[in-house]
Amino acid sequence: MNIQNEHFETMAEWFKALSDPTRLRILHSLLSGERSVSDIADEAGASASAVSHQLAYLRSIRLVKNRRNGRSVYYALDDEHVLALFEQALEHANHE
Amino acid sequence: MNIQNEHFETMAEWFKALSDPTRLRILHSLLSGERSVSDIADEAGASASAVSHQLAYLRSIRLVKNRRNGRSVYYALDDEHVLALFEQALEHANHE
DNA sequence: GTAACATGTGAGCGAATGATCAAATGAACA
DNA sequence: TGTTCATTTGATCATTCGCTCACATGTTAC
Repeated sequence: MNIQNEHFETMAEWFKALSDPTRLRILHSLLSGERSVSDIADEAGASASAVSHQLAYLRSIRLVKNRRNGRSVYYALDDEHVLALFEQALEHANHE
Repeated sequence: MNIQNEHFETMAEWFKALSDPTRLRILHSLLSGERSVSDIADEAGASASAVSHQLAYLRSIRLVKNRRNGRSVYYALDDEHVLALFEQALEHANHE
């Protein structure tokens, strides 16, 4: 497989991460800074378990990072590329 | 559902369209202009049937348009928003 | 210690996905 | 008309997805 095709695999992975409304809500809630799982769940309107699963996935592909503080675990965005794609899409959605 | 949440649904649909390597290859082959189904299939390295199915999907969400000319059907890009996202991701993939 | 709270994990379920195959349709040409 | 080429369509199949539920783990407070 040539370089270009590898790029398409990578790009597909980026876009897949952004292809679900719940994940978009999760990422949106992280736009303004790090948040605990329960805060994200509240803001995204999803169960803590569902959010935890999605965060594990987002972390596995390094879109977010986390740190524990006491009982809570705080998540934050960790990928400039995908963040840029997210913001551009948000921009487009707001102006269409 | 409020406006923002509708936006997330829309954005998820855009990103979903871009979340598969075959579809990315198809869209890439359309970057330089319209192409017939068989040309797209050759360029994307997928079967004509697989490509036809994907094109039907891309057309259903208005990312591409088509016109028939004789035996062939020519497809072309038809969505500036998604095109911009695709190109930005390609840019990022090339420079990462 | 134990109780309470926050998060993670794994099984399981129904739905969606992406491909293939065979058959149908459309158009050109002998 | 009948054949061939190009594309579409529908059925089917294995896989992936996103969620819930029950339970495990980690941390704090009593």
